[in-house]
Amino acid sequence: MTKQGGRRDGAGRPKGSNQYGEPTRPVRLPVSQIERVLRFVREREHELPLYACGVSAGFPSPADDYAEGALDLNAHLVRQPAATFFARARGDSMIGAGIHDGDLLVVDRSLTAEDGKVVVVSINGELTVKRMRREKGITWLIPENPDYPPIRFQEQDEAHLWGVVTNVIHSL
Amino acid sequence: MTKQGGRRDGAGRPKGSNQYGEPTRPVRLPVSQIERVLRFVREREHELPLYACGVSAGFPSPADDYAEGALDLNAHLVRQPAATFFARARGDSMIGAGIHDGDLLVVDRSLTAEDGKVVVVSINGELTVKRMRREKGITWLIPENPDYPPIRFQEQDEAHLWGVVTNVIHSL
DNA sequence: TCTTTGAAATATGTAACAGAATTCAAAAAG
DNA sequence: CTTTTTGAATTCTGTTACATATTTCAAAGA
Repeated sequence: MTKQGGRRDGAGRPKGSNQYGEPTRPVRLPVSQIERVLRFVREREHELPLYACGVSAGFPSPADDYAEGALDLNAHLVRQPAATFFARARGDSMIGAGIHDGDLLVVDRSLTAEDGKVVVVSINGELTVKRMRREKGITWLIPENPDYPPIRFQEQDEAHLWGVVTNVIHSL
Repeated sequence: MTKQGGRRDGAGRPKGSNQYGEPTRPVRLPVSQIERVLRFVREREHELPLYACGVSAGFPSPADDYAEGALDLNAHLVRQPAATFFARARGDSMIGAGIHDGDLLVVDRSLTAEDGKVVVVSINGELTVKRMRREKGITWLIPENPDYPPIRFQEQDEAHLWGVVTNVIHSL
């Protein structure tokens, strides 16, 4: 048995051939979270397949490539984590905008409340959801249900604009 | 200066007094993800405040305790990550169930399709959303829009039950 | 009684290490 | 000449080890 190989260029496992394709570093984490974090990082558990209904041809299966790729709900629905909160809708005053009693609203405080946007406002210490309309310098809060009257919005007294609704989550 | 302290019970930093309140262990992670993971673990970035609309008294602010606590969208909407996928709804055949054109559907394949559930089925290689009705041993797929006809569902030929819709996500 | 001080004990970020994995070219086999 | 085997070289990877920081308590000092 004589020498095989020897010092030479290109020998050995290539740099950057790890599972992430980039350098790694040890980080100390709480034991109970390690498994969850590894799934989060390695398998991108939060990214689930997204298919199209009503246009898809063929027979989609998890083995196929996703018709519209993968989706992370948090990343998709929450663009500004620091400025986002959720609100539970009550009543049917916004039924025309597809907001039902008990629906979960995603609200972004960093968006500007333009004309036509659905907004969350607090009036007399109570949170409420309405569509905002600006007309001749006057701002109206309009329910999307003919049973309810529009409200004139003035930043004074106890009225305060709270954020713009970006998504409605309805449970079946 | 003489000796102070000395060997004695109760001295020193207490066990379990770390920021997580439980043991930690080093884990090797890709450098680019470390910051994101630390936020994920330490600050629970995905858990955003949840308020109540229409019933809340007082003036909620991030400083207050959340009216209904904190919510993680993924944990809330995706109970079975391995069995869940998303589908993009097309058309208005389910408008009566609050499903509009372009809405995102959360679909769970691990749930059993009972009578009255909204389901995703593939018929002739196309994904479609309908409400399932079982009647005298016959299974119907019923659109919630009078403009569309019910469909009789038979597991044979090209029909295949794909999952149960648990949530509808509507963008404004 | 209140404040200061230092030893004791654990927390924490990272270097270091041992074993696994991977690659390449020389050697061996066909 | 072509294909297969082999072993050195090199990096990856999970974990241990360690130096430093942090926290606590009781004794000493004011």
